[in-house]
Amino acid sequence: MQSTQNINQIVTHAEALCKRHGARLTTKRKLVLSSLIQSGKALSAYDLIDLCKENFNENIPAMSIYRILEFLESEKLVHKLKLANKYVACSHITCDHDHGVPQFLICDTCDHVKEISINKSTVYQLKNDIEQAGFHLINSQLEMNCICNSCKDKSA
Amino acid sequence: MQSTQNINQIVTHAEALCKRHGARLTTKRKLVLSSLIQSGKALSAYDLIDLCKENFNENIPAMSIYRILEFLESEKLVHKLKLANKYVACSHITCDHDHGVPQFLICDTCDHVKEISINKSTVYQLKNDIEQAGFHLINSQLEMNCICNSCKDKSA
DNA sequence: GACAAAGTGTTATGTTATAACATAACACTT
DNA sequence: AAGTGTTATGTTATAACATAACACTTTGTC
Repeated sequence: MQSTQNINQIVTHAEALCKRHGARLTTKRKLVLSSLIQSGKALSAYDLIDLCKENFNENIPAMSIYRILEFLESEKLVHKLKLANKYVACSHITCDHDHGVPQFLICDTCDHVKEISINKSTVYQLKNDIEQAGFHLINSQLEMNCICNSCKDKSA
Repeated sequence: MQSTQNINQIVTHAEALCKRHGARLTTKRKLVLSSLIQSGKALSAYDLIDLCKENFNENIPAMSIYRILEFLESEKLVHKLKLANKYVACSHITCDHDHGVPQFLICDTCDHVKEISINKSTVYQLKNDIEQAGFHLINSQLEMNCICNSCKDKSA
């Protein structure tokens, strides 16, 4: 969860990043991005429809949500988690430097997502094993099903 | 691709494995497993409906396919690839020893799947990083989007 | 045969995602 | 201000993946 003020700051920053590429962070796109940041977790496209309605009283059709998510992904503001069929705000929007390929830990219980960086040597080793098997890694974004400490404690 | 003879051998072996657990590899279950083995790649539940119709002229409804896949998974004869929403026959059905958690390389182009084993130390290191982030790995089955050499050569 | 358990059939519905086509909003030129 | 091209959004339909709920059938056991 983020304070409204923090969210606005992040969104403003995101808008500036878009402008650099000649891309526009329109009102609807901002609503989707804000909702995603505010939730602090991974949401499905349909969760976002509901949330935009709830937070801003805006009815955004599924098709638009998907297009907006696609845009936000292309601007690296959002990541798609294929394992969960959900979307999550990039946790580094306000850092100005370029980031490596992200790795995600997804809590199966509460959908919270942690974006981590894995040791480069580990990734290198992984790639090596894969080459030996006659394949090439297209996308070294790894997604892993986990349980977070907080959910683990609750269930104990 | 496998020869019919090989497939029959594997299926017979699978049947014996099931019997050990008091589980039954019924006719329909055999058809699904055979189709999956024969294809040599990852197939969706709906692909399997079509294939069972084509190969055996059997109409198996979607619901049954899902139940059968669930059964085959529980018997470790089939793995579910969450990244692709597809299913693949275990490549070690005829080995009698227990296998570690499998890792999968999925060719994005042709859906061929290679089941590999990753260095234990790499997995250990990965788990370590994850613990430090306050998460616990539930399932260390990693799935990675790749392109296989054969498809890579074709596109070059 | 009677019974319980396991397996399968059937129908309906839920969830995620994309295709295809129409319209609106904006930016740029003349 | 009018015209034009481009990008964004709206709308409808449908594809693709998955599960719920309930009925019926088969199989193994007594």
